[in-house]
Amino acid sequence: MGVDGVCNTGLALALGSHDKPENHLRPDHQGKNKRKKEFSLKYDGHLFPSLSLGPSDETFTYQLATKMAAGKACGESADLQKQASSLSAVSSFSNSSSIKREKESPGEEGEVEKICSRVSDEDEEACPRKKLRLTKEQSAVLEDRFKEHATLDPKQKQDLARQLNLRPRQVEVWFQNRRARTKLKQTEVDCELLKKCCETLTEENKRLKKELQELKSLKLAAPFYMQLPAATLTMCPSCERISAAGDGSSTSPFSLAAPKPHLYNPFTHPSAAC
DNA sequence: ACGGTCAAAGAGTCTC
DNA sequence: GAGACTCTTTGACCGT
Repeated sequence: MGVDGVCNTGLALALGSHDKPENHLRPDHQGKNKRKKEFSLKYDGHLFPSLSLGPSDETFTYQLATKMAAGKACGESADLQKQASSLSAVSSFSNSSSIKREKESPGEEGEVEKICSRVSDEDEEACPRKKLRLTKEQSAVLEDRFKEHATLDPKQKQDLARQLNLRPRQVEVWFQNRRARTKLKQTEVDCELLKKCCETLTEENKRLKKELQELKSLKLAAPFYMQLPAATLTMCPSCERISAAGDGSSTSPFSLAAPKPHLYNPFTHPSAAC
């Protein structure tokens, strides 16, 4: 019966056992230091050797990626791609994250525009909430890193940001969102497994009820056994034979049972128990 | 037009 | 209190 497989899985879920790389996600309540240590152990600092594209200054070399993404929409991605290796193309994009959104004052697009121009004099595409699409290459590198570890320490964040021409904040956000997606996916998987487990248990319950019914009718139909105390008879739900403990020689479906209850656990005792 | 996806913002929480 | 995290929401973009 499929009970065991599913329910073993259920047990694994309950224990939170994960083998997949993305499940280097930290368990709740795990210490921050511990986390960082675990991560730094794996990181060798040389995964992305020679892409020094800019000053390590976190104050922000605005990313070509944004420009490229924006340019893509405007049909100018090719040129921007070429600029990707040149810092001269990197314009400032300071503190977009520190700019409060203007949702409190609906209908004030003018205000937003003001902020946009304040933020990026050189680049009107760099509006705070302008949608950015990461390039395939950027996503691939980020994915690779995420497979190694689901969290980044500040240095790794910096390095990765520099390598990808993104702001560290963007790298950070990408990892946050990626963790959320992973968690969501895992929740869906867990949900499916629980559903299956529930279905299996429902089936098992039905089957046991049916067996009980059959036992009752058997009791009525067989006067000989009626003379025995009810507790001495038991039926194995798997082979559907009435059996007695310690009477292994009997080939008859019916035999005397030990006075103790026949405990049957579908989870710990597979159907092959008989 | 609408729904899905995803980068990003903001609030709240946790750990040190 | 700082910093990193999760959770929730927002808004741009894209495919249908």
